[in-house]
Amino acid sequence: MAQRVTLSDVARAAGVGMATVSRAMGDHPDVSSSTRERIRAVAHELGYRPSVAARALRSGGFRAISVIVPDNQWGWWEPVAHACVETAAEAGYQVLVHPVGGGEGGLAGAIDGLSNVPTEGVIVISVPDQKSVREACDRIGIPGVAIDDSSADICFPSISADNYAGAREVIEHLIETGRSRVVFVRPRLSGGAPVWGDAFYLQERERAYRDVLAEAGLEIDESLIIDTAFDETAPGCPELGELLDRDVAVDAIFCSFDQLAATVLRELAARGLRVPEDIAVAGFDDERTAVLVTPQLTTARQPYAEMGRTAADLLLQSLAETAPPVRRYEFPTQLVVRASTVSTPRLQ
Amino acid sequence: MAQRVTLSDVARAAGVGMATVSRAMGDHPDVSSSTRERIRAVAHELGYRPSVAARALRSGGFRAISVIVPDNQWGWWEPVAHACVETAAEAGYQVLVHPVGGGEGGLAGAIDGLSNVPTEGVIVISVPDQKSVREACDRIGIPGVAIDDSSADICFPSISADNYAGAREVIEHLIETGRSRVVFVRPRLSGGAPVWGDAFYLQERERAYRDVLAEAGLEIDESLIIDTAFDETAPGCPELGELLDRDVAVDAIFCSFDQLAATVLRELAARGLRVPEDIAVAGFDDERTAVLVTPQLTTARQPYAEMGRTAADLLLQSLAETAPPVRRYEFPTQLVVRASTVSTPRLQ
DNA sequence: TTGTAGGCGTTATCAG
DNA sequence: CTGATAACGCCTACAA
Repeated sequence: MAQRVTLSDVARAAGVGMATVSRAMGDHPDVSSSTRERIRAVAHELGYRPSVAARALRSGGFRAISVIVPDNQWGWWEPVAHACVETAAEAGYQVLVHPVGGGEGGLAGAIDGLSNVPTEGVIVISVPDQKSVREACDRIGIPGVAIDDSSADICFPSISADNYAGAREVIEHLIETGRSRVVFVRPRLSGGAPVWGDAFYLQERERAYRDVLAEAGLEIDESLIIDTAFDETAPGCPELGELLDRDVAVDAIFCSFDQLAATVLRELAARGLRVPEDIAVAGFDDERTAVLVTPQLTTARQPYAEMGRTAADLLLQSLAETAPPVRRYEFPTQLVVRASTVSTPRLQ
Repeated sequence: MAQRVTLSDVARAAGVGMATVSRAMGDHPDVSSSTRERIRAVAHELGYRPSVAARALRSGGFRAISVIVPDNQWGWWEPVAHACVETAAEAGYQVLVHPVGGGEGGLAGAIDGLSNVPTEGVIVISVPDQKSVREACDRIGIPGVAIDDSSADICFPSISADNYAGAREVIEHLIETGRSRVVFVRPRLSGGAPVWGDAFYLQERERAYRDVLAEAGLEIDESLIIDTAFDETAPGCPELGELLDRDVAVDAIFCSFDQLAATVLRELAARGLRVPEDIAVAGFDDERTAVLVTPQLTTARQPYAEMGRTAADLLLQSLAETAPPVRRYEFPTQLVVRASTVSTPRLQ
């Protein structure tokens, strides 16, 4: 670019002082509308554009917050980010979204990188280890909020769905529609990521599974709890296959999250088992998978938009010097009944 | 927060001048390592953190670029954004991702909003109208690059897949595997969005359809070109249903993009038609839909990562004052053969 | 090797 | 209503 056009350039050209130009450009009351118009015309003519940096330096802040999203998973977080953007915009804040993969220092490394970014706070989504992220935030001195149901121990105000209640609803639905021998499918820890297997949401959903079955007077058969690779593109689910080979009485499958259902359904189809006539299948999240698979999936819908809105609200609150308490903020899910559990979906 | 700790605070506390502190914090050669260590210790002690704003003001730039992504569609653009992040990082740039919906001024409005954001350039993805976006970029004075195969007329260096060649490959594959009566499914323009129907990529894919059929000596039957609502959650595809009711000879369906295949496959399943035995189905994009539907979809894979990398490269080039020419940069797609067209997928 | 001083472009505070 | 002037926090000649 040529040369930056500054306030004083405009001032000189318009034959007024810098202060007047500044007032004219911002909508200050203390300028006569005639001079304001004249100055604006000159500014436009010269192609004047205010310097974000100078303004931020002077007024101490960029009015921007960051959202760090996992870039290794499908975009379930998009509605979350969208809600953050909306909410922040209402408060005059910009939102910067940073997709961060597993590599190079992970989340904590990414946060350290934020020290070079004009941002005043951060919302982290899906955190494997809140402690290190918390330390990174403290290091660069910005407040944080988490949208995260993976961490059992939390160091941030943490927003999540009510996994226990939501899973209860799904499993109760299975029982109510006459199922009694329910498989629970968990993701298998891949390689060196033991953290994942301890994910809080998995624990909660499993707890719901055990509780509901017990309350229904059903015995908990540990052989019905299986672990499978997390790869929605796989042609089938061998662990489920083995189970079905030796246990024909299975009449329902609860996948700990929707994405596991893709391979489960393929395995059932390959064996000529009809869903839901022979076996009902349900998931959790109401993620895109749920509507794309055949048949479409009964599941618990997470209120992503509301969760995003709350995250932004809490963070903005932190910036306004009233740090919200570090606790879990849980949101109820909604049971969505589709063709994978009942032949004629009845809505409730 | 209390009070900002500045360079001069550190200088005073360490009993040196500001310049020395500045040099010690950056890795300047002209400081004795002993003072450097001492100063760093003091700085750490005081919790000193450099001001992004002041630094940017002083050195004229934030070293950040923006990527504007559509937030009303599923995240097919994620690999694109990821590649942009990687590429930018290599050049020492941060990437800010801005999800933008259709509302409030649309893309052009979003770009205007960037004038308050510390960013030096912008990559726009999936642009309905390049002209207005171009004007917005000029207005706020930043260079842009588009990843976009919707606009027939371009005002940015525009990156896209080679839609014509890619679609040719898919349709040729259908012909080669013995199909001859091929339906072409297009999205119906919804409400007041005529721009969409003229999308360049649709024209190109349709042109390929017509050319390949003609070259194969097949007559083009206009009744085989149908428009359907674009809603992947719909239970079926009525337009296809009507066609099948009156034309039983159909033996293949080419969906102008993968997402249309979801309802198409449901329609076929509901009618008891087997895929691929009775009818083959193929799409375009190799988007997530392709692996989630049953059966999995033969399609043309767009090289999203490479496209993102190129976009970032071109933009960084613009920033380095060598504006790349405004033309279309096309990337070849790759035919991915799956179970929706051949019973035993043969890879090629 | 270290310190001093000036300026990056704004906005806010004063006088006029 | 308008104009001069002083910060905001950092970097970098230039001088010591």
